[in-house]
Amino acid sequence: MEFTEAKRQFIQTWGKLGTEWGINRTMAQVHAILLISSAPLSTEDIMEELSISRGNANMNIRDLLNWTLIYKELVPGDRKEYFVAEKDIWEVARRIIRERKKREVEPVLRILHQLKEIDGDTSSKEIQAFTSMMGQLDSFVGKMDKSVSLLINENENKLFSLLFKLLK
Amino acid sequence: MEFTEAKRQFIQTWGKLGTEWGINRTMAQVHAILLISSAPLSTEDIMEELSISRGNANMNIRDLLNWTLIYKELVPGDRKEYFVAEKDIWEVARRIIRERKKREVEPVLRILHQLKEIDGDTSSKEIQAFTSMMGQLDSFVGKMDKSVSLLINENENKLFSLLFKLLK
DNA sequence: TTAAACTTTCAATAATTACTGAAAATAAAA
DNA sequence: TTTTATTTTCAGTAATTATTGAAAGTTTAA
Repeated sequence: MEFTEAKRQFIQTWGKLGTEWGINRTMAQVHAILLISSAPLSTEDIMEELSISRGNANMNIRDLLNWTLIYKELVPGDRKEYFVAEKDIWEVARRIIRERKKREVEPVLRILHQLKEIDGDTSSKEIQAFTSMMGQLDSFVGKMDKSVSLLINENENKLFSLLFKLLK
Repeated sequence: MEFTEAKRQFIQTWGKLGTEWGINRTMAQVHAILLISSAPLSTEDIMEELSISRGNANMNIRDLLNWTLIYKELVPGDRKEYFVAEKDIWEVARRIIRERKKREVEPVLRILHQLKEIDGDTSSKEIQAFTSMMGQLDSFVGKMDKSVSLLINENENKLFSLLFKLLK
């Protein structure tokens, strides 16, 4: 396969994966471009590569900065801002997981916790079923949350040597 | 908190979590209703609970059946179909992970694998950066994929007693 | 068989989400 | 200063995704 085609296919694949997991396609594509770029890129470089508007490029670059998946890089003697991606994939995964946990999972956990305690006739089948499910979910999500935290705070080698020894 | 309010809030929360992770809000809400229901529900029950159309209810129930997150249940002497959710949360998680892995992760893995081998000048910085990133991603996604497979094929107690012993 | 009960499909439409482009804001250089 | 380069914002619009509702299809019972 030729480089240009491979690049196109990677950008497309990364974008598709993004949308499937609730991440804006363009944001994922900008990330893809920066992941494989050997040099810092400017907003204009990105606009051109993806054929998108300045506004769109700017917004998605901003989001990627907030997720700390990319960094600003200033080139001496140049007024433009350039961007580079965090290239260590473990670090990338760690940051994505940390962010999504904080934004999406923790609020759910807080709510589940509240929903376990409801008023009403405890002999009612409906209320029993509800309370039992809230208990299960709270416990499950809590455990997952904790495990994922532990996992992402370990480094690659430690994690996998242990995990494989354990579960193989 | 009162039961009706708690129920409303759970359905809403589950739907929101769904959309954030790329799952149709209504599908997640139908799932929520069935998760907390003590009795099998018909399409009409679901339509009424969520104020949605028959077509919408039917489509989302069908999808949930395909994910095997819910089952058909036939009530003797009744022509309608009723539905119940898989209530074991570990089993639910296992099925969701298995399905998403199959549908979304494995295709990406196949593509990354191909993209590692591209033609062209191997001394080019661009091509080196690309190839190196494809290698990292392929290895990372592959490892994650394998770990998750191992994890979801273990049962709750085994997994957690081991995991906590290991990583604490 | 025919009719009634129920389920599925899908074209039209609505709702949501993302994008554009130009104007406003900001920052650096002259 | 003033000018020029660059970034940000956001109202209007486009694209995507989800929903409706009625017609067609299917199944069961009379």
